Amino acid sequence: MSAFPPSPSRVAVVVEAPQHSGLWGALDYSCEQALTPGTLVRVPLGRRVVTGVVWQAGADTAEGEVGEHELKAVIEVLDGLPPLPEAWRQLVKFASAYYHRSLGEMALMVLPPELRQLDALQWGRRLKRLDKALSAAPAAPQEAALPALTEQQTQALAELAQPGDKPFLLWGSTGSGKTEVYLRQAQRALDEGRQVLMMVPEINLTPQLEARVAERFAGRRIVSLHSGLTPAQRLRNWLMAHYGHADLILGTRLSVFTPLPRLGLIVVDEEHDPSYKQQDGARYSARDLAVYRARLEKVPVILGSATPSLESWYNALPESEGGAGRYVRLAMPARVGDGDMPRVRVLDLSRAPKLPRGQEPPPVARELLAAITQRIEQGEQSLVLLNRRGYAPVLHCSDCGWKSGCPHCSAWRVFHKVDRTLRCHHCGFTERVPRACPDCGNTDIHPVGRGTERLEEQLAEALPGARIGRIDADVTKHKGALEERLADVHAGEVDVLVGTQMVAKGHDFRRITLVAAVNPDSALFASDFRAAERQFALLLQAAGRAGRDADVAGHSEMWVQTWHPTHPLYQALSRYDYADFAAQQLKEREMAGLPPYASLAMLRAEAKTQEAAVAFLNAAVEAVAHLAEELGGITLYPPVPTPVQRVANVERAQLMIESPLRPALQRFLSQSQAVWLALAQKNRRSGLIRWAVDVDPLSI
DNA sequence: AGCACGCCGACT
DNA sequence: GTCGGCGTGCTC
Repeated sequence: MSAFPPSPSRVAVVVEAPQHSGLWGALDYSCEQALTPGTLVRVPLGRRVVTGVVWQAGADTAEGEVGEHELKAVIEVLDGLPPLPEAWRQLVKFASAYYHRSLGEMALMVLPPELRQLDALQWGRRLKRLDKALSAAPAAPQEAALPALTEQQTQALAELAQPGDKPFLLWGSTGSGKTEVYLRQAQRALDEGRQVLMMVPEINLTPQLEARVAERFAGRRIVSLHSGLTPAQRLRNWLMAHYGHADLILGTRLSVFTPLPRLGLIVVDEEHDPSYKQQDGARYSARDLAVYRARLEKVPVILGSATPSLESWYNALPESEGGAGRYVRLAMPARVGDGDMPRVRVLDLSRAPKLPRGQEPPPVARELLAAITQRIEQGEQSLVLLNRRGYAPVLHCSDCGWKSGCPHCSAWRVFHKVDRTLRCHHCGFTERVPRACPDCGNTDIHPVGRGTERLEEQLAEALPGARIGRIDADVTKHKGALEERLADVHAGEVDVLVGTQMVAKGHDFRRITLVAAVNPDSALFASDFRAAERQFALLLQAAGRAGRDADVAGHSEMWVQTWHPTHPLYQALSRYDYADFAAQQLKEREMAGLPPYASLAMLRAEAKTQEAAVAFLNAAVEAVAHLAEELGGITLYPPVPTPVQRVANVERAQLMIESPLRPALQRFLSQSQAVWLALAQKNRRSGLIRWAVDVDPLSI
């Protein structure tokens, strides 16, 4: 519509230029042919040739200060790939602006890595080889037997069918049948010839959903997208989605950026899960971007959880109840089948008999041990949760006070008895455990505290004859080990399963009738304001692991071993009252001026010394203080060391930026970015290594 | 980030 | 005399 049609000789291309480069937007190149926006091209950048995305045909010369004669030419075009759609570019643009990363980094980061590396020749060959897979027979849907719906599911589906543009929060307790609602809604979209994007936090932990989707939609083309795929598989599946051939895309957070020409529905399962937030580079929230994308492409989005994030909960609370009223809440409180969640037993540790001085308390209290014994006698299984892997978090010399610190990090190295090592869980530094104290030679060095390895050992001692199993990240490092261990549990070859939180997520155990959290108190007084929220979600999810079969569900129990039995978190948990817990938390957040009542960003810095990191942050505050003043309502907190101050010999510090209004915070960050960039370049000599803004940080 | 250029120490 | 250390600077 422009009076001056864009010149075909000039084209704006985004390339992978990182944050520190100062290249924010697209770069101008000359090109003989007119290129459609979204086309992939190879362009020269400095002395390299890189892949870029055509952003605009005919650039606006106003921004590009480079004169026409200086333009370099586009080298080649990756033909045969349909241009990335307008909606994709808008999503990338929004993410780039909101999370304050360069357009090029954002755009190229979310493409399959293979695609970024190929030149036109390799690309042509690759396409030819993929041709067969990509032109496979069209979907041939088969009729699947549908389970009967509960009244609540019917009700939820009726509301989902209502016209409207608000996101849905499907709040359903474990076993209430959230998945069935997703599947029915997906069916509707598929019947209309649309594609469905279903997101899960971690694909390895949700093979059950994958199996269920495959079973229900037999004959439909289903692809998965996650980092566990080989580069070739990832490229193929992404192309299937982009070409519109795949009907159902099941993926982790990175799949939110998949171009989908026929998108008809987005589902975000376990929307509260922290895995949806990318924790390095461009720190985006795939859940929040899913909501944005749904609005952009005018398709419904369902966020599902038994324990929603407080942000989503607040958004789904009607204004009459003090919420934002932005989402539609669909509640499905009951459990399918027998309908009972396990009875919660809060075990008061302060009432346990006093121990002689210096004696370590037993891993599980007498009553709990008795309960587990009883389960074993009945041929039932128990799950004991402890969120700390290894044998003991630290070794200690009683003579000279030496502790097993990491030489590279401000953290203790964890004692792993299995392979007799001391391992740093932050940087990976591993050594054989010393026979004697490295400082004084004393041979009496002993473990302090308890991890899953030691819990396994102590339970074996306390329960002679019982078969104890363990599942944590150490056990499942080897491929297939997780499946093997799970199979053992399902086959009834384990009486008591010890595990970290990874066991609480996504696996159904038919014969487990007792779940126990043996050290849940640590989260109650953590400095991170989200600790309680995460712990409640974890405990509730863990409770959901206990016997879901009708014949055992009636006497299932969830034990919580605590020194603070009257803590409101446990009180709410005993009643499975998420709404009450959320109300408590929201009240605290409102008084403290924390999300969802305020927007946060974190400015993080890494440097050779803590002084350098803090000095940069102090300078950063000073340099933008006037901006904060002008915009108003922006609070900059003093820089502080991060909870683990040094990792792999890099010192880290951060400062919190808070504003009651999101747009004000966004404006402030946008304007500050250039100032901080210049400052960082000036500070390079002083030992600053990296810096970054984290918008909507999960942990503080 | 890459990948240059650029100016000072131990080696064929 | 060169190979190469990483400080500094640029990429349409």
